[in-house]
Amino acid sequence: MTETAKPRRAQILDSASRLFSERGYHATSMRDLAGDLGMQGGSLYAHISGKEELLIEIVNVASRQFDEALFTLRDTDLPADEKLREAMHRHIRVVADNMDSATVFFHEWKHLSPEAYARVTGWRDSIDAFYRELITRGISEGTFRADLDPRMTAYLVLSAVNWAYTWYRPGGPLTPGDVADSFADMLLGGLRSEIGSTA
Amino acid sequence: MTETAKPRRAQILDSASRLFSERGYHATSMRDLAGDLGMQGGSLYAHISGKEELLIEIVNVASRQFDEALFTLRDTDLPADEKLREAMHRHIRVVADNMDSATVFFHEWKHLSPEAYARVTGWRDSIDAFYRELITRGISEGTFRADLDPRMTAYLVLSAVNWAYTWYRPGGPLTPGDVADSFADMLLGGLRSEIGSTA
DNA sequence: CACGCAGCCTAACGGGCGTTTGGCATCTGT
DNA sequence: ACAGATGCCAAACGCCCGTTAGGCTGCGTG
Repeated sequence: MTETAKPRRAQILDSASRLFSERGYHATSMRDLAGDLGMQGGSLYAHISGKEELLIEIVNVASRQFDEALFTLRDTDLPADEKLREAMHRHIRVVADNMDSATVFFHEWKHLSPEAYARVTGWRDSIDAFYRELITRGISEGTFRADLDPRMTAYLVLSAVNWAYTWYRPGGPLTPGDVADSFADMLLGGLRSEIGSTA
Repeated sequence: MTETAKPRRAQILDSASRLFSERGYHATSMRDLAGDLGMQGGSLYAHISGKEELLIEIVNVASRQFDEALFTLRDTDLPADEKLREAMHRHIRVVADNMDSATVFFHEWKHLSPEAYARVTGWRDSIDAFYRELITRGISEGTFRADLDPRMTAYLVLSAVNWAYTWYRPGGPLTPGDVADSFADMLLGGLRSEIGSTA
């Protein structure tokens, strides 16, 4: 009963993340998963209690990664634009460093049992609130335009950093930092050239 | 064998769109779908040939909507910033007017058979190319900043308009046009106030 | 050497899946 | 009134699902 973290369990979670992200949770059978690890379906149950435990754990780990990345930024004293840039850096890094579990997180959370489901929606809300507060503070600081709607602005920023899970490929020419800087530059400075600035 | 479009078939596709978007394709059984329409599982097969036909048709209809909305814009003579705004208007309207099938489109296309899968990735590429070309032209026109990377800019715009399927709620206070204008304003003009403009 | 215990196997369980079949009503046109 | 098509039901098909049970193997420790 000594539940010291065992490597085999971690292997199972890694395979599950990959398969769930590629095929989806319901389209991946326990036998598929076992086969990916070179074992028989039933053998998995020596290490885990069931299929949903895998999904819950993958989603929880992803949630925790986002939490740790963003909420240590909350009470730092950076100007709002720099803080936003840093938040995007961290956010995209979490996505990029955990492509599989991030994909599972974004796609499969609807299939969780009610308690785990509620935890995820709560997390989602708190991330929304983090960005909204950052933007609201930036407006009152005068760093951001006064006519911004914090909610819409937060949606725009979240779109940029979250959608990356659909197209980013680790090992390609772009580092997560490149992506974050590029997005932050465009968002903060706008797409238009200096000529003809009025909307 | 006269395959005039019958209303019952459309009802089945509507129900399937809703259920697939809420629960996912693999988590929705044919008996679930039939129950939603007040019939027995086997009765569906008088109207359709199988489950995958439903998915293919939902995805095809969604693809066609995006195609028609965007490619009629291709050869118009608007300045790049206005064209981008109009494209975002149309793109978000398609998402907002077809929340269910758009959700299925974004989530379940991986589960298609190889031919349908290839068609979707082809569509994806052509939408990417549409936005990249729009931006490239805007740069050479001088409307957009010269230091933009068209690929990254296209990703940013696509993030904004596509991610809307996760949070937009038809019938709420925001019309699709409100969302598109808000996003276009922020993207084109940037988030920063006039004070302190250099990055 | 004997022991115990991981770690995996094979086999099976009940149940739900997508799909097929055959039959029974109800309506339409002649 | 009759023929045929239409739309649905009830039942069954073979298959695969998640999960459980019991037994075999091989290693580390006394």
